[in-house]
Amino acid sequence: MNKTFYLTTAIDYTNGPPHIGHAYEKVLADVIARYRRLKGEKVYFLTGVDQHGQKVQQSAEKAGISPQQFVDEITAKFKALWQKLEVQYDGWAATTEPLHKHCVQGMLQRLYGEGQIYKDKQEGYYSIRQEQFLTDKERGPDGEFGPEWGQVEHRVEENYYFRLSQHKGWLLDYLRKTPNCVSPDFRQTELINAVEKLTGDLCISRPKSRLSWGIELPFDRDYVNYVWFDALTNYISFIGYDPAKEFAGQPNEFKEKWPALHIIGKDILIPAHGIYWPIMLHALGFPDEQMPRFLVHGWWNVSGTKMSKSLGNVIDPDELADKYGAEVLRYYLMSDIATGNDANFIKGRLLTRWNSEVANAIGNLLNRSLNMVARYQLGRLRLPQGNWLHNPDQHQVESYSSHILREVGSFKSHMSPARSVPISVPLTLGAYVINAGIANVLQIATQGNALVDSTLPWKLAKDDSDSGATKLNAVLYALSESLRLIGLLISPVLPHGAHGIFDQLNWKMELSGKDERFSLGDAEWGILPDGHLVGKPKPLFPRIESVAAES
RNA sequence: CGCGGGGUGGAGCAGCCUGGUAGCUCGUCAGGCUCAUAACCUGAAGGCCGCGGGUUCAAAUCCCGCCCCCGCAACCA
Repeated sequence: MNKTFYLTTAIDYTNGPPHIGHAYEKVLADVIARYRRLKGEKVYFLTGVDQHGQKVQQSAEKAGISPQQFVDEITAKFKALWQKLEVQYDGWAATTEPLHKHCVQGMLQRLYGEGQIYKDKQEGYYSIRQEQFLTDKERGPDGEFGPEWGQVEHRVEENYYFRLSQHKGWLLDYLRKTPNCVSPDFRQTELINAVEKLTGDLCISRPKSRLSWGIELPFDRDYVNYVWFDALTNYISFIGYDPAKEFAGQPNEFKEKWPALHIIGKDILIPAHGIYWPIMLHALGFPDEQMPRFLVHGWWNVSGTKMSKSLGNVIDPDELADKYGAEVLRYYLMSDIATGNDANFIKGRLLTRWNSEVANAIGNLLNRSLNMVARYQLGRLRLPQGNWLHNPDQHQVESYSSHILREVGSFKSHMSPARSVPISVPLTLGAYVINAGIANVLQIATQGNALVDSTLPWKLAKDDSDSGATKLNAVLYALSESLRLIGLLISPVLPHGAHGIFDQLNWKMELSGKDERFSLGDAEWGILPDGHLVGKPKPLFPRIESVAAES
């Protein structure tokens, strides 16, 4: 069976419009997905929305519309943004889909039948405002529940519970023997610490009197499922998981994709993805080597503090994309953060990085190079004769092309799982340091620009001798090849821009606009043929001259 | 003794796991070039890599201690 690289993002809660954090995660996943496609792998990228729950129900009531109508409207905003940001997903997981509901119910029914889910009575203090039972942890220093909980009443309620604690030992063993399960490493440490402290089972239901906007428990119609079995299950329900069958008997559609690489934010690793999800899968009979992996990303802060609605410092990606362009935003989100760490969102840097790196370094190199090819060689490239650029005595200590190819190699190692992974680990997971990969691409542009300065093509063009022409050919060819490689390597981040570079190079025009145009197999030196006619230069990445470059 | 992250030239960050010339983008200063998107190239200034110990021939990197900042309730990735 031809294995597919399967990756997912968290599904976003449709209680409000998307912000920069949502956008970051989706673009990150999209860039990884595009890179894998570039490598020629089959890829299945699933993203979507989490549409059920208390808050949606309340917001819909407040708006005076049905929950379905409410989530449909918010969902449309998410989809429109992903389209705008060129997030190219293969599957869309919306949790109100019948297919998903059936899968969730099938899982619940099965686990209930196997005794993994049981009914129990809960008695205690309950916050009406927060819709949850309170424990002694929530009590203030005075022993009372603070005003943030609103009205608190004593209540007795029956609910269904999933036997989480029964699998604690297994999860600990599994995590300890499987390093690289969670990236970055310190997140795995954090997860193991959390599992060690795990106590109690997981409440998975709400009586319908409290919450109606959810998936009914198949074995008790008076209850709906509460969040976990609904939201997490999307990762398998939307790729064809059949809860009635054992793992080994799953349909091919499912088996060719699973296990997944889950790309999630640092806030939802513990407990949801790191604890509940593996235990759910384990309880369903998923073998250890079929457990998913996690790439945990950090958060964008705003001027050093957490972004929050209450502080009113939420960054709107839709607005930024409209104002500066989708690829400007993509470039910033990928280049100004180290995967796994937090970063500061600074609008001025978004503009500065784009201008200096994309417009000045890459765009200008394209423009000046093609202009020289047009001016000095009527737009036609000549395969270099001799080895002028490769001759250490005449020019550089090492040949230009090997410098460039070294950057290409470095790029690949940054974009792919790079760190040493034990053989026992079935699915390799690396660092995905996109920012470092981008820096490699930029290095190619920098070296191209430096080559122009050190070889002075405008002087070579005035040199009538054979050696002058030979040198000029070599330089212009080297620049064109550099640009072809830049276009290729930057295509996961700037798909549209990459097409622009190829278009101007007049390269693979029959594939213009199509993904197949880019293949990592072409990341070699000397692919452009002798006599190749390049296109006319036209500024491709204009600088953003903005007076509004503040904040 | 709660868990975890961070403290690197003016700003924002890499590097740390796998010790060995302190790197990137911006900013500043001085040159150069004119093919180019007032873009490009070269050079310079500016760092006790939070503090104190230790290991080592060698520590930003490993170990110990300390100080400071930020997350771990909610909106929320």
